[in-house]
Amino acid sequence: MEATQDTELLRAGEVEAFPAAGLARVAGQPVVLSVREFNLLVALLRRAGQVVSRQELYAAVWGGELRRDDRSVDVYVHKLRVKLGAELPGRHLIHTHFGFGYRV
Amino acid sequence: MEATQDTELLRAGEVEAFPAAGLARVAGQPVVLSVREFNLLVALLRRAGQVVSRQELYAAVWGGELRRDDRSVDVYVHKLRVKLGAELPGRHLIHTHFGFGYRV
DNA sequence: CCGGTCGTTCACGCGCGGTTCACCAGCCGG
DNA sequence: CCGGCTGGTGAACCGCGCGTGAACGACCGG
Repeated sequence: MEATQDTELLRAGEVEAFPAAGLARVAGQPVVLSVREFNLLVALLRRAGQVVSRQELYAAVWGGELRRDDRSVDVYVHKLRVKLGAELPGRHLIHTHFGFGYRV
Repeated sequence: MEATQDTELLRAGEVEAFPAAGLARVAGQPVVLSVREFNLLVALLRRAGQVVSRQELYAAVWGGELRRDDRSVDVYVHKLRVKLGAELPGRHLIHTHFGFGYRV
């Protein structure tokens, strides 16, 4: 059976993700992401256009409370920027809101 | 997906398969595959561009549930890569999505 | 019987991903 | 201008997912 109904598509500009399929594409090209990277991208895309705090991102991807000195979110935002940016050089795909969080 | 006619042609890039005829070709050249190998290729091609989990591949080719320590899918993906790659050296025909599955 | 193919499983180890640390750059208030 | 805080980035470390070769038995045609 071909699943056409539950294939939710998240999109922000040239970035899109299919949560059910575990697949992300940038400018139409499939991008290979790890589990953490993919879930983080989904969490950001689910709130496209809004600023999402590190606490919220951590809760959505890792689960639980973000420890005060935990840099996991920053590290994975960086990894995402590298992988997504490879397809669209020179474009800011994930924006930093100093003191608040990130936004796609 | 409903019933497929027996003239069905599956294609992804330079890889194509005729499920009814049990025939596969890479870059126009016929490739000799065993039954398991062929069915696995068909299962992958039926969802070309998507990430297919090991569980789904196992259910489609072997039938039933994939045991937690069963490496059958991995082994046959490797065999497929060897046979298909012989015609197109240096090309990645089957992509690994770490922690998710495979994609053609 | 015997040799070859196919499917399954095992064993080894490489490389990837996840976590954390360390250092630097940039922003901000005093 | 300066010092503290926030974020960027590279890298070390380690566990495990995965790639890979091979052994083994079942099956089959000769």
